Amino acid sequence: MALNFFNTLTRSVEEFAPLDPAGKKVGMYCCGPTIHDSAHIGNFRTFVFADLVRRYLEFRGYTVRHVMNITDVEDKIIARVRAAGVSLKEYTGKYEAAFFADLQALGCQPPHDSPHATEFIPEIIALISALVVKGLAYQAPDGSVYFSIEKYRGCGCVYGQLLKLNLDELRVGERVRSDEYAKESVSDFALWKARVPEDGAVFWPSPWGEGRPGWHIECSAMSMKLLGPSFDLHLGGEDLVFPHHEDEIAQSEGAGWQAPGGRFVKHWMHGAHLLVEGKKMSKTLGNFFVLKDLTGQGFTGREIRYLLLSAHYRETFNFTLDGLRGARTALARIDECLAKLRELAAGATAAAAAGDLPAAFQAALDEDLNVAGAWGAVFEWVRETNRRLAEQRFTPAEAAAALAAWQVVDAVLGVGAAPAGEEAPAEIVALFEQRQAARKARDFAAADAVRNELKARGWVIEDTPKGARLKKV
RNA sequence: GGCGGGGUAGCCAAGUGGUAAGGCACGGCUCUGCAAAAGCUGUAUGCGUCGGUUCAAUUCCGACCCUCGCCUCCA
Repeated sequence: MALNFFNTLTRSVEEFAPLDPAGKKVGMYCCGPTIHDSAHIGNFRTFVFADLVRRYLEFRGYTVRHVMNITDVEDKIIARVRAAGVSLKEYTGKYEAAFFADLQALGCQPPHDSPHATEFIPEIIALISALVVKGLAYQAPDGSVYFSIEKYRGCGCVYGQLLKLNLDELRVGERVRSDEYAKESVSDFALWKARVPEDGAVFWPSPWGEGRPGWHIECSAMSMKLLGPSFDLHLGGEDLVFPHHEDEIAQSEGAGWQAPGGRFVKHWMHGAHLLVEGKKMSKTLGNFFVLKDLTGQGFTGREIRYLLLSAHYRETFNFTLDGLRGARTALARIDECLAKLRELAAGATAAAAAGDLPAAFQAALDEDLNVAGAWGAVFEWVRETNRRLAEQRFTPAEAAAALAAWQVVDAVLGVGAAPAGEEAPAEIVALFEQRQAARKARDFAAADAVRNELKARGWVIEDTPKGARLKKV
């Protein structure tokens, strides 16, 4: 069965086929974070989405090279660096480290390459030079270099591939006027920004004088350098469709480095944004979450990952604390099932994956990553497994094979197993044993009293067929 | 104004021209000294509204209502 993805370029679901003649290697670029502050939960929806794409391609047997840029020079960063009075590197380094820690907490595989804009200045200059030579870019009186959309279109190229655009009717907002005023046309965008006093020590030499790269150019320069001038997949949040990705196409195809007839990117995918508690995230509404706001409330990275992966990537998703609590219960259901399987399989040799879970799982994800359908397959498998477990219809070897099936799908889902529970302190264990003794003596009043005492201290007793156990609330 | 999403049970969320996956919550049952935990199980004559096509529509077509996003900071 074929793997199908929605392609923003064609606005339709189409079969995914890599450019690699052998059909094996896939180049994938995802627009990464601007590290001027902690990334928020909305940013992470996109990165978890990219992680799903990467893992699923690997599940489907492709060898993926996953590149995610780190934007470490940009207006906001420069402003903060100035305010903080530290070096650019010092400032961005802190947020970059935090970003990767968050990514790991969310169970995302680290990208194979995480190129920094500031480390690709020569490549960026080379690309701008190529555009200047071709007459598609010009230096304005303010010293900055801009991309001319008019010239680009004059060459028969299409500006407006990812969305329908009527350039003449674009609303010109006030923000535009306050910013780049030296351009020949309002739609032109900066490739190289001339140094201004506010930039402080943040500038590089270039054929056009000291300055720094524009926003869009880094992605073109880095992606083409690392993945070649034509590559398979380019991902990002839906807001990047225009202008960021449109401009990337213009720059990258304008330079003409692709083979004749070749495109910059074959397949564009965009993740929808999320709402938090039904509203657009905003600091004043108090629904603006960075990861540690959530982990600070006791939610784990895997619970957040599960929730972010519960809805289709092209649908606006409503992220709620209530949903997070639901995620916890749902994951516990999976954990419980897996724990029983492990117990039963102990000692059994690792077997090949058994059952139809992987096939049902693949059928769902093949259709433009129908992740909700994939979870449906998982939970149906959980119910069936529980039923068989209850009826003792599992041999240890079969249990091991069922676990192997889970591992196959979890390589994509990435929720793994629950982290080990907290060890109970001695005094709690003492109370626990006291309760067990009372219970054994059939002094239930005393047993219940101790149980309540434990509960007050944050520990609950769960009586299972295998005996009682302690669990932290 | 232009362009593009979306409206499915209390909540979240799949899906299909032939009668509605899954998760959470809730109810019932099993287990238990009782709870809890866990397991099993039940719950939408209905898929925004009104028309149309069809043997059959939630699924196709048309109109309308509501809602969200983007239109050069933005995942």
